[in-house]
Amino acid sequence: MTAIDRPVRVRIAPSPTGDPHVGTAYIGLINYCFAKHHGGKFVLRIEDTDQSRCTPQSAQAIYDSMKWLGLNYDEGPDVGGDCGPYVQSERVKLNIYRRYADQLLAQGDAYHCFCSARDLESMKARQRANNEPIMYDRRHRGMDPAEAAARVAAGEAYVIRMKTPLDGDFVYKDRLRKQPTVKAWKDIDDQVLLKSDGWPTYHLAAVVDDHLMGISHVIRAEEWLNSLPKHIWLNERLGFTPPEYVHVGLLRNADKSKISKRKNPTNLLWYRQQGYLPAALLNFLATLGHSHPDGLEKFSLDDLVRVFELDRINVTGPVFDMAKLKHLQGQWFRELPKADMIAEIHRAIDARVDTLLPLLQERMVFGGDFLAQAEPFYAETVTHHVDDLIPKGWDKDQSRVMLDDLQRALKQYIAGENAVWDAPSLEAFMRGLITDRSQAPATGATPEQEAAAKQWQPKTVFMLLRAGATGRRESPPLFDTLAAIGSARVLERLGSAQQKLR
RNA sequence: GCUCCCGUCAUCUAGAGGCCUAGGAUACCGGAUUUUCAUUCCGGCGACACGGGUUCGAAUCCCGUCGGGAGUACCA
Repeated sequence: MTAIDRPVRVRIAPSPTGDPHVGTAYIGLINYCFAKHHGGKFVLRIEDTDQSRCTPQSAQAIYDSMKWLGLNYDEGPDVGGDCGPYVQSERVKLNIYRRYADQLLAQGDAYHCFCSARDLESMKARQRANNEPIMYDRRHRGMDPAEAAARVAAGEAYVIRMKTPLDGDFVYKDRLRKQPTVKAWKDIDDQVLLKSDGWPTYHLAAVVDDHLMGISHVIRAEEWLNSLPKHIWLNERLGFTPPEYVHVGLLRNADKSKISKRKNPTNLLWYRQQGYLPAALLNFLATLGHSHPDGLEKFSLDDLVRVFELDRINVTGPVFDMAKLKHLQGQWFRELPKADMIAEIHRAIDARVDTLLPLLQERMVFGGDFLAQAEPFYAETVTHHVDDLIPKGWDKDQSRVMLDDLQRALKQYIAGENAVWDAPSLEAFMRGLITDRSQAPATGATPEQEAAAKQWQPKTVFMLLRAGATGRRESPPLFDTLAAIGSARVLERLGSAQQKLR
């Protein structure tokens, strides 16, 4: 069932949609280590068979981030190799997949399906209503091939589906799992192999390419486990020796759901831009799935390669814990050779200069002023001085009440439909708020209400906002400043300013 | 709904029937060092999901329950 004596060749096959993903790095790391440990090859293949979602820029970002991490692939789109092209859209043009679809058709292992999107939609709706499994009902499976050919010839739109067995069980032992995976064939969908645009789906393309590229082991995320029967079956019907398939756990959010950008930074470019060191990120990712046999927590990529064992990989999806990443990052950073550390510092400053210099330059006298003046814009926290937070003639309580009110108002603003956190919008909002708050009720206002309304003077409110958001009395124009600091941080700082007045 | 996978401290994990009174790391809490902070060092808190088996003996094997996750696309 598995190919044991083949040279080790593994791959990662990301889809170039959106930003390069930390999950790709995770799976890439495991594949890289496995390949290198066994003296094999690590291949990068781009799976861009979804013409509507894939972009060349995204593919480029994948190459860049893999290289940044040092997960250097031996073969790939931009480095070449004997099994190219390594981009599936280019292989589509070579008619590679069509050929195999035709073979399956000729063998009676695939068939034409003429269902429209609407047909499938109503079918699903019915199944849902009846609490039935949601899958293609195989309505065209029994169609006479001659009739199908005629409809195709007449120009009717079609897809090609796989004709999987209807009875018996599929059994496969994943080396990382205790029990073999058993699935009844009747529960397995007649998956589309060739779409109506003539392009292959993942299932066909991946199986064909893994074979053509001599892939010995497919180490991939758990989300693929459900389609494993289809992939093994395709290999067999196509006459291939299947690679060994191994499924590893999915990276998780703190709530255990599959990692997502709403709940975690998933963009590799972000880590790079934040100053995370490849060694630290890789080290962290490694501890998530593969423990070091000597109990080490900090180790390099080369060390990992040396001790890597596929059977040590964990199948339970690990929670992505930023705190631990940060700890490792600190360890690696502090050990940097001086020159490298300086380079990192320069990089961090340069990144600020571009965005902040326009704001600060008017107030600068020396180059060094930049450092001090830029500080409130990126500091984790600022220290407030009580005096700065109490306008002349006010008392602590009055200040605190207003800070509270300002936070509330801003929170509400952010939650608004079309809220934009930029200088003009903020200014408009704040001026509106002041106008509004400075009106005491027209009739029957209590003296307290009148006094409170009187406090809403632009000059005073703006100063309080400035001091609250920056911890200082001087800053670039207030609304530019607030915009540059960002909503979350502004709110957080106003909160701590308020605390200071207790 | 249906199918499949998984289940050791809050989190990442060690653990392959007796070395387990369950070890390490992060986080958290304390202490020492440091003018402060950070680093470093020391200490503390803290888990085998539950119930049945199998066995002289179970975190480790089996079954059930519960819990979590994934898949269910002409996306990958």
